[in-house]
Amino acid sequence: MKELPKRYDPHEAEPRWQKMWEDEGIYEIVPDEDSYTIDTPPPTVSGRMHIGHTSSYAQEDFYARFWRMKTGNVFYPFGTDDNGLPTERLVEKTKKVSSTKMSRKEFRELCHFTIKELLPEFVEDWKRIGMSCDFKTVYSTIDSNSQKISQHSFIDLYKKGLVHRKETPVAWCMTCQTAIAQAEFENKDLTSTFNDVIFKAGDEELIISTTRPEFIPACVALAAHPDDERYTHLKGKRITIPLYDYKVPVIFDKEVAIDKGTGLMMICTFGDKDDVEKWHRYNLDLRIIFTKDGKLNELAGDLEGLSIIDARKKILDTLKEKGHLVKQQPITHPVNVHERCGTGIEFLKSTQWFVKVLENKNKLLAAGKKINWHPAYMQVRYEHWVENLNWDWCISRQRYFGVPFPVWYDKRTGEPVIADESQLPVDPFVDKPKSVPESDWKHLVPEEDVMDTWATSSVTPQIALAMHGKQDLIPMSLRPQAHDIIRTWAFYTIVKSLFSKETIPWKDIAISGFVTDPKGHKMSKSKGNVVSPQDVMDKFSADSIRFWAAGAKLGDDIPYMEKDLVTGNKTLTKLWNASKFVIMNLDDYKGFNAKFEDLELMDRWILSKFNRLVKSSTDAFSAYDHSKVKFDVEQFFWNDFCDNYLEIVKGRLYDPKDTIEKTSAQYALSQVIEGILKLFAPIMPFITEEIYAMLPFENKTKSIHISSWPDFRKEWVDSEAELVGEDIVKAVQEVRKYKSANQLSMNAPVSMLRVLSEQDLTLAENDLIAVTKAESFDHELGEFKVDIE
RNA sequence: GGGCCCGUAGUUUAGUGGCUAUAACGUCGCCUUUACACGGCGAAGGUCCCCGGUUCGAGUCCGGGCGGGCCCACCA
Repeated sequence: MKELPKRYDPHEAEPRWQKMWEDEGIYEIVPDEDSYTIDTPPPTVSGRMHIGHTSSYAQEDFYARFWRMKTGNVFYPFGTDDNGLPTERLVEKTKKVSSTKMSRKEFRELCHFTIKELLPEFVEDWKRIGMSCDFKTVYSTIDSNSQKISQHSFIDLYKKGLVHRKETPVAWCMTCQTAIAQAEFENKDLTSTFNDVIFKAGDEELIISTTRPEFIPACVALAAHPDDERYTHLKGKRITIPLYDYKVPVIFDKEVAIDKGTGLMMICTFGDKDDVEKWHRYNLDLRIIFTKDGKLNELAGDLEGLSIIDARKKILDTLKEKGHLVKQQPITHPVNVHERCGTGIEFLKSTQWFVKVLENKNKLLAAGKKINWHPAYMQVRYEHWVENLNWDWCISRQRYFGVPFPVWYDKRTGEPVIADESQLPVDPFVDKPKSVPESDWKHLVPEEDVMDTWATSSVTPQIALAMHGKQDLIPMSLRPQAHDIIRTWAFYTIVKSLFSKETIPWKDIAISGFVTDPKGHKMSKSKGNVVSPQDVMDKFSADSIRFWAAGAKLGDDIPYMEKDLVTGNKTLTKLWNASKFVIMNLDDYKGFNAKFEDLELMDRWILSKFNRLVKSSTDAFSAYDHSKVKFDVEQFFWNDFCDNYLEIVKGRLYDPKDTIEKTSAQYALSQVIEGILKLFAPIMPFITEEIYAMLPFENKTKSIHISSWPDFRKEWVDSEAELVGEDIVKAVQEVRKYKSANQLSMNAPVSMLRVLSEQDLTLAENDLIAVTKAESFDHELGEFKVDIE
């Protein structure tokens, strides 16, 4: 008999197969109209793969592999998102430089250099978990192709009047010193102090509670609720601002909460979003007290040049000194901070580029309905985000490492000059617009801002397809992503696709959940409950981590528990051993030429059950329900196939002669083992590949992953075999129970076995006798019952 | 405050109106049986969060609670 390795070593096998797939180009295709196309999320080089990545990328890879086997035509690109602030921050940190202290050119070059340096090792993690992307054609969101497409998209929207430049109050990060978009806000509970400050209306003293006393010089009005009788008499009066001694009006607005603080509030330009709205609505004065680096300016008087924090301390001291501060009490309140750096968001008036999303909410909502969301309820999140948008999408950033706007300004008029589409990509610092004659170049100044990173990652379908010149294949088939970036990546991609191509970007969107710790808490460095996927793969294997990831449904969070990885490893071992057993027993198998009906009953039983598994697994994968596939295939493999079928046919297989009964079993074994490997292949691509390579069959493909997915076979539907087979298995279980209760080994003979059954068990009586070691067997028709002696 | 999701053995979970409610891990007992002791067989373990309703029939559908998670809003 054939000797096979006793153990499977994933640490040896996995890199070997990964290399083979890449060397042989197993996953390389040029996409066409029939391709299943995937808009792969490009990870950000600014960090290593974390365990949340592992599960969600594993899950999307299940679908890539399933559809590849089903259709033979899957376009699964890979890219990295190297654009924008995350990379800038990484470079500043690792290279110990400051973007503001070097030239734009130098800093941009250092960013490019750093990415090149990090990329190869970074991508290794994605290869290691068995992503079946084409790693030979890889994009970066900052490469020249991406810049070209991103700029092209900008020009397209500009020409359609969907992007415009406007001076307006905009959310601003003092640390990153750039405008930011609504989607980049994050909530944080911060401790602060409520300060009761005296304002004066003539001789009357009014108390205002504020957490932001440094905004006093920016106060342009006081506001109260129109029904608040404490303040209605102030109508038409002008209030004196303490320390600064200028006067502001009182406005009455229903949005003011009567019970908050003293019911009287400052309107400042601009303390928050509400201030911006009220400033517009009541046409108030503008008193901007910040410069763009977060220092106070001359309007703040004594506070000029101080940071916000220092200014707050100083003004509180002065207020106290002059008797204007009557009370202080600590509070905790939610504050909007910039998600990239955690700095509190301020509002500044500045000129920025905006994409007009607000006036297109209805179209965006309609587009969301045309996409199939998995799970379906995730669509609601998208809808709520769109419905509640308050601002147009600000796409300009006062940063360095991003895709430049293809824009210059004419110094004489201030009007923008847009690049010609044929000259993209352009860097306005280096290039000149085609439309302007050389003699007028001296009048041009380049746009200094760069685009927001999302302005480019929102065209990943175009970027990925453009690598093959197939941009017309939008909508793509699938967008896989996590739920935290529905409001950014999913939303912005829909915006871009709808605005420039009048279509949805993809037909299906699969939203993965997060990985939590065993108690269901989010993993975070500060909690110290982070698990590194690299360590997990060292200890277990890529296949076992994928097997674990397959257990979570789309959209569901999944707790990381090491015991699940142990289970995964056990499944690998079981698959290895069962396959080894089957392959050994196929040693003398020369094929089976008879019809399905001529097979032994138990062989038809396992094939019929397998056939149903094929159907349910195909349906489940098609419906984006990978966890059902995992559950069902695992059950079938371990329970039906290993514990029952293999035990039952051992008697026939051990016959040294080539009997027809043995050949029948060998036929079933060969069909089922290959089928199980194929059904498991999307989830555990390495071990299934390893075993597939050992199968003693002809007509195998070079890789199981480009073999065909099993077909449902009508001729294998055999309800009689299934009914009889189930009773045979039940009878076997009764005998096992008897032996267990009597402390007998499973090999121990029983002298008498009598089974009552509605089915004709004589059809498989030899198998039943062999597996139970019954010395005599009796079968009668009747309600199921087993007697053993 | 608004919205979405989820409450099933000790734990993680299957279950989209119909047998005695899944399975894995854990616990306990047994079995060294020529694929596998990283195994096999078996046992114990459940008020399917609570209350009401619809139905011949509800873990499943509807209403109302309670509890947990997430998203959004709340920033004076």
